[in-house]
Amino acid sequence: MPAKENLRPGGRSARVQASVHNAVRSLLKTMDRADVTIPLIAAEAGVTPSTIYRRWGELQELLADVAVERLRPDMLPIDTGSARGDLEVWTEQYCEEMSSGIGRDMMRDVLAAQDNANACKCDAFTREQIALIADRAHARGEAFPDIDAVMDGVVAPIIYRILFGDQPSIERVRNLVTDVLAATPTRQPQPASALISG
Amino acid sequence: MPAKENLRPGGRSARVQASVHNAVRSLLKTMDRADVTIPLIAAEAGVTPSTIYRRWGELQELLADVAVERLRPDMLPIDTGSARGDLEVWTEQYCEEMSSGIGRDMMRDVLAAQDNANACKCDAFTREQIALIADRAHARGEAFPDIDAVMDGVVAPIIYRILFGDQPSIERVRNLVTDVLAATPTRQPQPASALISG
DNA sequence: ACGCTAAAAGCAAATAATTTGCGTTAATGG
DNA sequence: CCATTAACGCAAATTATTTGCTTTTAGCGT
Repeated sequence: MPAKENLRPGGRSARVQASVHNAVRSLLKTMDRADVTIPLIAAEAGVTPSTIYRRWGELQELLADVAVERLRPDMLPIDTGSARGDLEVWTEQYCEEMSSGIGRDMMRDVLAAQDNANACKCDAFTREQIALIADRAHARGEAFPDIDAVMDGVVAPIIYRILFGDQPSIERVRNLVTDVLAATPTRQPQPASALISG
Repeated sequence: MPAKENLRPGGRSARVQASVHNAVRSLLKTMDRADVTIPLIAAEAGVTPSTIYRRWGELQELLADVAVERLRPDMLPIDTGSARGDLEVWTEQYCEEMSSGIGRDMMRDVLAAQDNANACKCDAFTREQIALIADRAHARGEAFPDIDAVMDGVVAPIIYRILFGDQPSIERVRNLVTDVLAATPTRQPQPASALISG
């Protein structure tokens, strides 16, 4: 039932895995995901279906496996010169990617799988990107919230809305960033006076 | 492909639906969800498999349909006498339910379905419960955050962690509640005059 | 480099799930 | 109460999945 990188990452196995992944990506471009079946993928990949069944168990696991690769960030967060700018730009891009049809589908695939290792990987990817922004901020001497604070304050609300309702507006996303940054510099309870003038 | 309450809610249809739902719940108690199949459910429910295929399309949709019913709140939020107490108690209970094995499975089922109507329903359930707490708070003259603020600040972080990593600790959950309540007074929703003129 | 061992792939037969056409039952509306 | 037709049941046809066995080949020791 497990997914992939367990044993024998050598030549043929790797080739088969790559071929199957490519087949999935290729098929998902052309057709509705409801019509993608394992025999179809096997034919496209030039392998026998039982290979896929034995390696991934179910279509869901294979889709999750492919999806997590596509969700892996392929570039560094853009450096805008300030922590606020970096986080704003990154957040907007992240939100756009995740709320697009493709992003939603991939997230569904990752969450639908029995094995939640892939979901954990996605979380790790996001944390890494934020950590990079945080490192840059600290190198500049700027304050920056804990990764967890950004996850709770920015990432979680965005993902929740995408999964359970509709797409978060760009305004709301900006507010999330503003709020989490506002809570940063003094990491202590805010005095009432500051709250009232807010 | 849609799920259920579309047409003909009359006698037999309702009976079949109830029977199938019961069969699913019953089977999920005894066996691993990976082993639950539509023919099995059909046998347990005393209906023919094609009925299930035509009505729900895939196992995933049926499971989502059953799951959303089980996620429907079955009681009012406990009244502790204060807004903070109400929200704390409700949040802890919610978190416990959702991070339990059953809660996770049901959430997965709801999110895995193609049709996201069920996911929206879950969101609506949660909002209703929070709205009840908010109403009580306002009736007592207490301030209470916007529903959206609670969703973003409390519910979303809990759900995100459950879905993408491990279970949030009770301490973190308490902090989430504390933070969202601390941020409240700025957005005081209703002056007393508004209530009177209603 | 060469051979050994076993993991991973292929093949094909057996089993199980899904789809589909058609006749039957029974809700709904007049 | 009758007409209409959505929803169900049944069974045959199709398609997907599992499984036993054989073949290929990666990983490892010599």
